[in-house]
Amino acid sequence: MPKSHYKPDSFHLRDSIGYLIKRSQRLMQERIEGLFEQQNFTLQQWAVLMYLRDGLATTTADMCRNLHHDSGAMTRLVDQLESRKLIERRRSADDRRVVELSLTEAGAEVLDTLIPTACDALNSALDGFTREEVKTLQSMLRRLIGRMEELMPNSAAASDKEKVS
Amino acid sequence: MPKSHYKPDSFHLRDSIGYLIKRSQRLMQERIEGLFEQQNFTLQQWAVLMYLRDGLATTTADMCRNLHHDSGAMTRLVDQLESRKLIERRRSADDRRVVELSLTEAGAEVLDTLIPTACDALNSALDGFTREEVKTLQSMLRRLIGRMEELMPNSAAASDKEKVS
DNA sequence: CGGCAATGACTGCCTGGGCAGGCATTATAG
DNA sequence: CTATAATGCCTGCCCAGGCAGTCATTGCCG
Repeated sequence: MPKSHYKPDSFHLRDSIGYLIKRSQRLMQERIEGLFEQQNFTLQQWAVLMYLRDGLATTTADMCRNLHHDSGAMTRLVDQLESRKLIERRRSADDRRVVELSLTEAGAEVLDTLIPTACDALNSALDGFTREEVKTLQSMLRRLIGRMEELMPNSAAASDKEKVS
Repeated sequence: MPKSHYKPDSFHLRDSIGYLIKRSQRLMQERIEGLFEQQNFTLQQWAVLMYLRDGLATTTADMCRNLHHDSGAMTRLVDQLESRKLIERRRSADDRRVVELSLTEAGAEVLDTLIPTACDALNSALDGFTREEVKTLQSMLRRLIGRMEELMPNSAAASDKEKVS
């Protein structure tokens, strides 16, 4: 029996976790994209580059699953990054449906300037937080995400399943 | 001198607060809007109705400031809710530029069904959290929001300023 | 082998937000 | 009072994501 943290009778939007998360997310995004603006990058584009760099995804479909992004939108996003010579598409030899993505040198260089900017933004947002508080916040958000992925059968939760049997 | 919670050398996207918040936000929104889907409501529409009910905003401009929403988008959102007879527009007599918004009875009734649904969604997402943990999470998010509003001169931070002198 | 589902990438269409401009109304300065 | 700025609401345009459908390729099963 889950605790009822929120009750319909005494519910006020501004106390809701959903509202607070939404507001934080929006501010964070505006802030980081604002700092990226000179180089004209969006958070999603940055995420794709990061995932490529770290080998967390190598194909478009991978990227969509791991970043929980629409596949149509991903195609167009990849188009842009490719036309800016930051990544390359290459048809896979093994499975000719698949398009392998890879970071170009230019892409890697761009990341070297983007990452410190993002770190600064995060650190300044977390100014006043102790190490423990940040860890607590991370862990709580992860628990929240875990709970919600359990509750949503469809969308995701398939990210860490390819290691089964 | 703010602590450097994140360092460019050892930065991984999936540990970033920004990433975790974004993921939580998206899951939360999908979940609640999914539950609202039968009645076809979006989070923003719901927020407008809630703010009207609680008297947190009475005009379109108020709503935009408090919800940090685009004014053009707000006009269209209000159009929809009005055409569904959930709210009413009325030109103000004092200031004829202003359009006063008010909740209709139908709007209030809809809220009575929406709020329990949202509470359930929040409670089930927070299943496993103690009261203290929820309070901690709320307070951390508020601190984060506060920090970022300081860092962003433009967008907001004007919400609680009309009580000065 | 032959049929059929599943997968990956892509495309077209729709919707909603961001942004800039317009109009009416009100506030302010001279 | 008049000219100018500021405010509130609205509209048009653009862009990105959500969704459905297409096409090619691969896997599966008889």
